[in-house]
Amino acid sequence: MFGLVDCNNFYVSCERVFQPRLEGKPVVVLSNNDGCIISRSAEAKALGLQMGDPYFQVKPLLLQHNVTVLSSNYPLYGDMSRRVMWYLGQVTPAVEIYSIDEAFLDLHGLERFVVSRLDTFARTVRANLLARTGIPTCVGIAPTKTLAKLANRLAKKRPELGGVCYLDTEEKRCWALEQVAVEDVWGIGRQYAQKLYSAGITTAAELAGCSDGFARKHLGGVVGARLVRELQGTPCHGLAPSEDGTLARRSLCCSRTFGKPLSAFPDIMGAVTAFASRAGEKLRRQGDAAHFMTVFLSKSRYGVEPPPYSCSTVLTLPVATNDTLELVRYARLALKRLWQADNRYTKAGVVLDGLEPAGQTQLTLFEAGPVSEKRVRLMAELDALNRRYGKGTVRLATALTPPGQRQAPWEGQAQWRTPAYTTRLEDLLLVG
DNA sequence: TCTGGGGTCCTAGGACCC
DNA sequence: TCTGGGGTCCTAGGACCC
Repeated sequence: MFGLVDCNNFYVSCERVFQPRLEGKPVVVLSNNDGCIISRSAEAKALGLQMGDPYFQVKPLLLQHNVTVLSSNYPLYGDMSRRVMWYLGQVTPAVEIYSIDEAFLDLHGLERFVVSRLDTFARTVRANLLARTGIPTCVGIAPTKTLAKLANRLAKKRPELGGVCYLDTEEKRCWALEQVAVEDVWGIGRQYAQKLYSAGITTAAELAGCSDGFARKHLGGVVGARLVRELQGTPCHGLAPSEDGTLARRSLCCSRTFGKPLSAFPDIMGAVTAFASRAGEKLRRQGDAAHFMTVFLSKSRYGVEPPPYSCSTVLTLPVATNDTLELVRYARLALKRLWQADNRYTKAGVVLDGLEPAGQTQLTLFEAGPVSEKRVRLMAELDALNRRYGKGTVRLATALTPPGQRQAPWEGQAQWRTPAYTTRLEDLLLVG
């Protein structure tokens, strides 16, 4: 059996832990740059606000209903997430951190050890998570990951289930499949849903009845075939346990939409420098080095200009590295290739892939090390300082805020940012 | 005026090899 | 007119996820 624990309206829930007066009220959290809605309280959902709604479009509705609007506060969410995942790691043998607010649990064989049934166990886990972290959750339990996702969805939608849905029999599996629309199945997005509707398939139950051939032909080959088998109750995906409670990634990306469109080369250079540095930090934190780097620039998709909206260039690094100075050097090289005058760029990013454990590269005889021992120590010092005194305390001069300005030209707005209650000493909540 | 920032996996097709 | 049959590696792009 697999369990799926999903935090309810995670970002809003994190904010409510530190502002209990928001409990029971409509609240939304906005994406970077205060662009779109990315988390909604139940009350906000009831007003018809959708995930991804642009703020400027729904502003009148938000004002009309006195909705609390917050900018996103990732240091807070990341820290709350770690607390949730840590607890799950304590009570189950294996946890796969699937996203910032979701985890799969391996419950195989657990029935023999927990005194009670798995759903009773799940209720205890929910209650303890709420007591320890303040975060409400729902749990789905089923023989496959896809069915656990589906069960979780029902646990969220049906209050009478008390936040836990356990599909332990054939009857329950069939019942659950009947309840869910095909577009709400994990792995069915907009394109596939449209195809399925035109083929007359509208529920998860009907999808589970599809032939292997149909799934292969219309739902992305082997991916679709596995999806259907999982709905039928045959596991096709195992658990990828997150050993040290962190997510080891195969690629990583640091990108941002600018606060306003930018054309000047130095402005964009400042952004790309900052992103490459940040990508280096992420890379070193997971102990990896990168073989390939992609740098991209994007223009607005919403204006009058025709596509392409984005251009990118890939560099193969001669030797895998995680050294910020090296990464920045290559990123600038790539940017020089890409940048063209008279464009209004709205976004840029640095992607690293071909990741391998750092220090694994064997240097051949006579080949000078690309990064000396000294540089490795320098990076370690840099990371230590930034950990201790706050992100961005020590950085490259090109990524600095221009003198006399509050922020770099590429940085955006975060008008309603709450304090980093749990990760900045100055922001600690004072009680009394 | 204002529209997020991350990720994953898979397939198709081209270049090249024997 | 007819025009091997495999492989491998790489990249671009599509589809999906939260």
